[in-house]
Order: sequence, then C-alpha cells, then structure tokens
Amino acid sequence: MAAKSEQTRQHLADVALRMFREIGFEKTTMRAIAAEAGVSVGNAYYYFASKDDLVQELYVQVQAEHAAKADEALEGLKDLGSRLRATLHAGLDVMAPYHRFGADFVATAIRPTSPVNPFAGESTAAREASLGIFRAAVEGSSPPAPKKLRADLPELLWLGYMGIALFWVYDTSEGQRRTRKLVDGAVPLIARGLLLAKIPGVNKVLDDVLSLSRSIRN
Amino acid sequence: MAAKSEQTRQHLADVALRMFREIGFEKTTMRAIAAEAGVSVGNAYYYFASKDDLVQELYVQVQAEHAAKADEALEGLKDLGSRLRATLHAGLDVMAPYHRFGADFVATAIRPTSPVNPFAGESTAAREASLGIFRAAVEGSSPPAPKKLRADLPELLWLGYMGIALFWVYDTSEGQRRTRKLVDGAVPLIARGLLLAKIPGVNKVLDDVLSLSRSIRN
DNA sequence: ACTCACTTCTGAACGCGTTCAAAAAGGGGA
DNA sequence: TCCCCTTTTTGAACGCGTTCAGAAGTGAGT
Repeated sequence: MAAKSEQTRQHLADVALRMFREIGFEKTTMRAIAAEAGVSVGNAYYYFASKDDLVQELYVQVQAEHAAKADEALEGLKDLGSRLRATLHAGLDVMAPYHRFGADFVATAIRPTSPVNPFAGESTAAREASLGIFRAAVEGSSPPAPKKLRADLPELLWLGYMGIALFWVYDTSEGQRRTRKLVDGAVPLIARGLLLAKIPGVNKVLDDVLSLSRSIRN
Repeated sequence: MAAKSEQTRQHLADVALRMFREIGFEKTTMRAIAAEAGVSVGNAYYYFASKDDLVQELYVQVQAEHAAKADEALEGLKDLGSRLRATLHAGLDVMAPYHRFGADFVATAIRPTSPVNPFAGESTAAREASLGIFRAAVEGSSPPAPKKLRADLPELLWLGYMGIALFWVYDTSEGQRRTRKLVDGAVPLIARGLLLAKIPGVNKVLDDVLSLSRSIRN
C-alpha cells in the first residue's frame, strides 16, 4: 500500500519541521525526530537520505507558501514597487517562524553539494521556483519595467532577495523589525533607480554590466 | 617555558592548514591532525577549542597574506581602478590553494556564532582587518573617489569582495578563470559607475541609498 | 631533595549523523 | 493456506567533534 508509506514519510517531515521551529536545528537530532515520530532511526533514513534532505523539505514547503502568499498579495497591485514590496514581505512572513533556524539553514544551503543551494547548477527546481515568484511580480506590473532590463530583472531581484534573507538571518531586532525597514526603504529606491536606466550615461554602463553578466556565465 | 607551548600550538596550526589544503575539510579530522602532529586529540583541544578555531587560524593567516600582497601590489598604482583590480587579484591569489576548501569555509564562517563571521558584530578584528585592505586601496588613489562616497566606499567594495569570494567558491573553471574574468570586467564598470555619481538624478538616489544604509544600522 | 602549584598532555567516553545486515510485514499467485 | 518477492523497519555499529577526570611534566621556593 503506497498510501501508508507516504503517510509515514509525511509524518516524519511534519515532526521534523515542527521540531526545527520549536527547538532549533541542532537539538533536532535524527534520533529525536525518529523517537517523536515513533519509528526507528534507520527508518527515518529510509525516507530521508540525510538530515539535509529534511532541510530541503522545509525549503520546498516555505517556498510553496511564499509563492501562494505572494500570488494572493499581488491581487490588484499594479506598479512594480508595490508588487515587489508585497512579494518581499510575503517571503519574510513565511520565514518568520524559522528565524532561529535561519543561520543553520543558510550554512546548510550554501554548500555546493546541497540540494537546496540556489547558486549551484542553473537547472535546480528550487531555484526556478524561487525565480518564478519574482518573475510574476515583474511581469504583471504596469507601467512595465524598462525593456532592456525586463529579461534580467527577476533574477536581479531574486539575488537582492537572497541578500535580504541573509540580512534577516543576522537581524536580532524583535520581530526582525530592521529587515522590514530595509525592505520598505529599499523598494522605492529600486523603483526610482530603474527610471535612471533611461539616462544615456547610466544606460551605457548598464549595457556593459548586463553584457559582463552574460559573458561570465559561459 | 612559554616558547615550547607556542611551538606546539604553531605546529598544530601548520599541520592543520596543510591538511586543509591537501585533503580538504572533512577528511582533516581532529584525530588525523593530532596524529599527524604527534599529539593526543585532547591536547589539540587544549590549544584550539574547536575545529572552527583552526578555520579561524586559517582565515587570519590568509587575510594577513592578502594585506601584505595587496600592499606590495599597490606600489606605484594611482587610479582607483588599477588599485582595486590589484587588491582583488591579490585576494584571489592568496585564496587559490584553498579553493577546494572554500565551500566548507563559507559554511563555517556564515554562522552567527562563528568567530570568523564577517557580518556578525561590528567590532570583530577579522572584519576590521579585511576592511582596512580596501580602505588602503581607496585612500591612496588619485584622482580621489567622489567626496560623498569616500567614507562608505571601502565597506561597499569589501561587500563586493564578499560577493566575488562567494562566486569564486562556486567557480569550477580551471584556475577559477571565470572569477578572474569577473574581476577584470567589473572593475572598469565600477570605476565608470562612480563617475555617474555626479549626475544630479543619480546623485539624489545615491543620497537616499546612503541614508537608508545608515538608518538601518541602528 | 622535596613540596606545591601550575601548565601541558592523555585517552576513554558521550552524543551526533550515518550505514547496513538482517528481521518483519505485505501482497499477489498457486 | 503456503510460498516468494518486494517494501518497510529495526537497532547495533562506525567515525566524527567534543569533553573531562586525571596523569605527567615543569619550575620556583625551601
């Protein structure tokens, strides 16, 4: 019966994610997860090849929630600034319960071998899904983003989001208030900065930045 | 005899760093370091409270080498572009032997609790030393950097360097050729970008970026 | 030479993530 | 019902980073 198997797997994931939130990464040992879920350690490894795989499970879930929440929040928002702001705050909302876990997550994800690593390998599903959230924010906006930037903007914003997430990890202010301030302050600047792309001098440098970015990828 | 103690400590550090270079982070176990150095595991822990402390030892050494090599390379270079380029390449030169170790280093350093973390705590010695290297590159340049940016530029460049280092970690091209290309391509763009700061529209946005950056720190 | 305080060193032990041979449970065909 | 193959589950074992009680060494004072 495949259903029973899937049920065990899901139960393990649920227990693990709850423990990550409630007692943190280090205290959530594989033995503790297994005990709490009522199975043996070996059985936990039958479903998740490593502790990192459980972290990936969390990543996938957080990302799906972010996509759903952002999609909902974008309803009725037209200009890029509002849309970007809503998307970023949605991300912070979803991550919030895991703040104490953030540093361990980053340390796990940043390894080139990690399935969660957003920089390694162009074709990872995780990265594409995350990029898609920002693509949605850009594509639906009016007035539209400058033509020249439209193709690269989602990736650029996503990169900025990675930076914001890193800032968030180190943000010890209550409720990560400073990160919220950063988002609210940075979004209008980005929106205004995009308008500068039309200034000839800026436009030229921008061209070169984009062409460098492309030539580096090969 | 304090000299004998210092000698043991130094010997352990030398052995550990060599093993990091030659066989990587994971295979360099505390037991292996101790065995290779001819002491007991417990004794290694008498000198270094954790494996991370040995990573810090490496960080300090790499940074000192970077500072020395950059200082030497700056001799006679006037314009900011050349100086920045020399500084960045000096950093890559020093890191090169540790490339295979890079990912583990980043994963270690990025933890808020790590003594090596460059983002945590404003006053870490490691961060100040690293910033100093870029301050030297900016301060000695002629023509000088725009007044408005002069105070923040070293920190900004240092942040860029962190980004380049991250790129370098994931750069699997032989000799990390792509990272070299990135540096050579990005430096002139940065130099030209700085000139744009004089354009009124850009200047205004720049003001706001700087003021946001300051307001966020509190 | 002997004591005493301090530094240096040892190796067994702990809990962790992970592996694996083998046991148990399930289920389709006779 | 019994057999046989696959899926699922078990728990002991391994190597790791780290800890710690205690042994060994060192040197100044007597």
